[in-house]
Amino acid sequence: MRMSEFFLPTLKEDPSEAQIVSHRFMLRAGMIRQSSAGIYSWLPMGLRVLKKIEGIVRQEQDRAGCQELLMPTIQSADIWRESGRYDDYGKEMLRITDRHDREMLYGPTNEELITEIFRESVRSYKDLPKLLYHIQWKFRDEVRPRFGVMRGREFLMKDSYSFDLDFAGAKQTYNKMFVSYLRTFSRMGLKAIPMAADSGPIGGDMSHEFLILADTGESEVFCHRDILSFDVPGDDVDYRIDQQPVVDKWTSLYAATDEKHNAAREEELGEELVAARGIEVGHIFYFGTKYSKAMNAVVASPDGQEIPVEMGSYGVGVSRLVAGIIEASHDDDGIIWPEPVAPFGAGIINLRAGDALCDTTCEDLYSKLSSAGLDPLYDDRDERAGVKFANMDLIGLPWQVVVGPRGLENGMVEIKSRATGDKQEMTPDAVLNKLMAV
RNA sequence: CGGGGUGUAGCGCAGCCUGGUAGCGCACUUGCUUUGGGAGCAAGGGGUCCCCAGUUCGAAUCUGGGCACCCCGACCA
Repeated sequence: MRMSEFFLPTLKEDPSEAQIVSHRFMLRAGMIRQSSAGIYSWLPMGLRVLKKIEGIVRQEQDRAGCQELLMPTIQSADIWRESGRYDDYGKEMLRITDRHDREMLYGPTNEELITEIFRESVRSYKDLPKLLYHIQWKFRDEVRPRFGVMRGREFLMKDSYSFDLDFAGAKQTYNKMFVSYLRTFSRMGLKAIPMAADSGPIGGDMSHEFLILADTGESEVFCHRDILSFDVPGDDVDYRIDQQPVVDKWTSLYAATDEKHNAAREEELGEELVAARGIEVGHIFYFGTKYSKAMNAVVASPDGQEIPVEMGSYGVGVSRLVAGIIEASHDDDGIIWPEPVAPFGAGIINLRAGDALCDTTCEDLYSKLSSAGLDPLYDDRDERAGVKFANMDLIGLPWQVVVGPRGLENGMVEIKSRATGDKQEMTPDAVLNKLMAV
């Protein structure tokens, strides 16, 4: 992409409404614009990151044997009456009436809908287990939306739903999702810590929150130091094998949010205790037969009895992760994207647009990096050097290739790592080799 | 939902107390000069001063009522 053609409205000054760093940078880097309280448009730069995150989540769901489908944003109130949640959910649920005076709602979650889909189609234990997910926009009419997309009313969420015949199967599915979450967040360059959680309005008794560590996180977390260096299962993870040992390991040491922490246990840990700040980006629940009983989602067991299925649900805040990653990875100058979620693989800065040698060198780098699939962003604008440096630092691409007349006198360009700030002079060919190896 | 605050050019703000028809910085346009970390000079363009009533010869400014947004708290992915 050429920056001269890209729709990238960056801001030099901080918008007054943005309080936290991710919100400020998302506005300044031209990623989002607020539409109304807690509701945002995603501009091209922001959408690229959102799609990258979505892609990683999708890959790890698929790898764990979860199948993607897509449920609507608007649901009928009827199924929520069946589960009993229509009255329980309160004003957070956006209720809508259609032209025939039918009661509808903009879904805050999808347990009812997926249960309805399941019960219409599945009759036998032979069809279990099943693990389904979708990535869809949700709406919760928060009393007080804030912090940009971190705490918006409309948000993109991946939610999975599992159906098993018995508790043993449900537990194994839960473990599978637990491990896939460890992998998902780790692939985004995040340290995620699973913590025992309350099951909230969904109900149930087996539940973990996944919090990523960020200095500016919303809540305080306490954990044993060693959790931070635990290994995350690699690409060779085999989900056909019960992941219980991995779950056992990750839940063996103390970890708790400020709401649930236990001062006595922390005292015992002494030097081993880490107090940090975290942002919740995932939540997994086992809730058994709560919905299957209420909504009559039953299968025939091997002995011919109809039994309600064991269910769980597993959420990842996809749009929230965009902000969460920025909270975890930035400096005073702007965002520092981890490579797997970066909107572009590298930036090319032409310090003297219009200079023949600068132009041809940049064009050559641009076309070669493009065909290598690195998806570069080429700043070909007729702007001053300082503007280009500042903009590139703000939008946080992992690599910056700086091409200027001074270096080219010796046939050299400069490559800078956004994360470390390290700069190296090398030939354009050496830059290509280096970036293609990344 | 309790408490507080703010709505004036794309962004950040001043003007309001003490009424006289709107200004500053950045951004934008044009020209010249500049050119390796958010340039300089000059000339321009852009505003229903959130909305509706009221007071007044006259309202961004005063009064009343709405709406929107933000912050603290309670609540939450």
